[in-house]
Amino acid sequence: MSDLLERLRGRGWRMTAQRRVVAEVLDGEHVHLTADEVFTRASAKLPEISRATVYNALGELVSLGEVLEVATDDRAKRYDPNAHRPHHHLLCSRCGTIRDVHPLGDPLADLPATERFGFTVSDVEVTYRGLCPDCASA
Amino acid sequence: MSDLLERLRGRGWRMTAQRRVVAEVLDGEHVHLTADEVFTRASAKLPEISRATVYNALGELVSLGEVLEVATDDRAKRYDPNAHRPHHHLLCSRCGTIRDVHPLGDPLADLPATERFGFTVSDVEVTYRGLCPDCASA
DNA sequence: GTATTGACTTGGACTTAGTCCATCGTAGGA
DNA sequence: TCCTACGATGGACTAAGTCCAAGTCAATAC
Repeated sequence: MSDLLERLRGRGWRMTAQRRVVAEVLDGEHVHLTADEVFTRASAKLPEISRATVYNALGELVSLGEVLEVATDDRAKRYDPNAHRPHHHLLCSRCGTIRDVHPLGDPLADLPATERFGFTVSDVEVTYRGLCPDCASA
Repeated sequence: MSDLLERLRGRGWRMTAQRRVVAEVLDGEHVHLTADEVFTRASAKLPEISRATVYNALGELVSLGEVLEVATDDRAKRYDPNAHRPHHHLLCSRCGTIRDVHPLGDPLADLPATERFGFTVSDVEVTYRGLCPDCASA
């Protein structure tokens, strides 16, 4: 049994069969799925599940901070289940593959007060872009 | 007359009335417009312009490297005309405002070879997230 | 164990952002 | 000025996501 399901139950998230399969799909994968891919995998485990329910569940997991929403250049957002460990992303500009990476240093510290324009800055998102080994050799 | 139009002409970009207004709209603005906003502003100058033409022109400006495409959490991509000076973005998570910022240091240097997984890394995109002064005080 | 109830799910219609394509128009070279 | 290949048009189409009214069910109370 996964940490994620435990945590969600502990936080009072009403557990249903649908929510369970969505959480399981994300928990089992270390890649970054689109909503549609989550739906496909969830359907395999629970054929009656509806697309709207998957979107609802993903939205809630994001609000709860258990899953991160990643906007790429593709049209579809991707969902990153690794929200509990801060990390950044390495994105292949050809095939769209995403990998988690852990750079040195804290980019938040690199933004001096004079460059904050009065914003209350709470978070940074860093995306490295390039070609993955497969696409670079092709 | 703008630098941008000169540069485009110099690069052999066939100039039409439509392409001119799209370039002018981007050149005149220091904010980051969506394709739809570009279309609205372009229509004000040239009412017959078509949506498809705006998308075509934006796509070409991006391929030419004259304009940057920025994926935010909103559904619509935004277009950043400030492509010639490297910079990052400061995004208000409530109202969606984007500002250009210039942090210290080079985030590319912060990604050690062991964290590159064989990728040929060519670019980094950094987005700071927080609340702008207006939204923070509201 | 059963009843209750408000939260969750459903699926289909709808919206938004963007793409495609056949046809027409025109910028720029000869 | 004429040609022609490249660009523009607009309407149909697709992809991704949202909304909603009606039905279902998990968790609490009894």
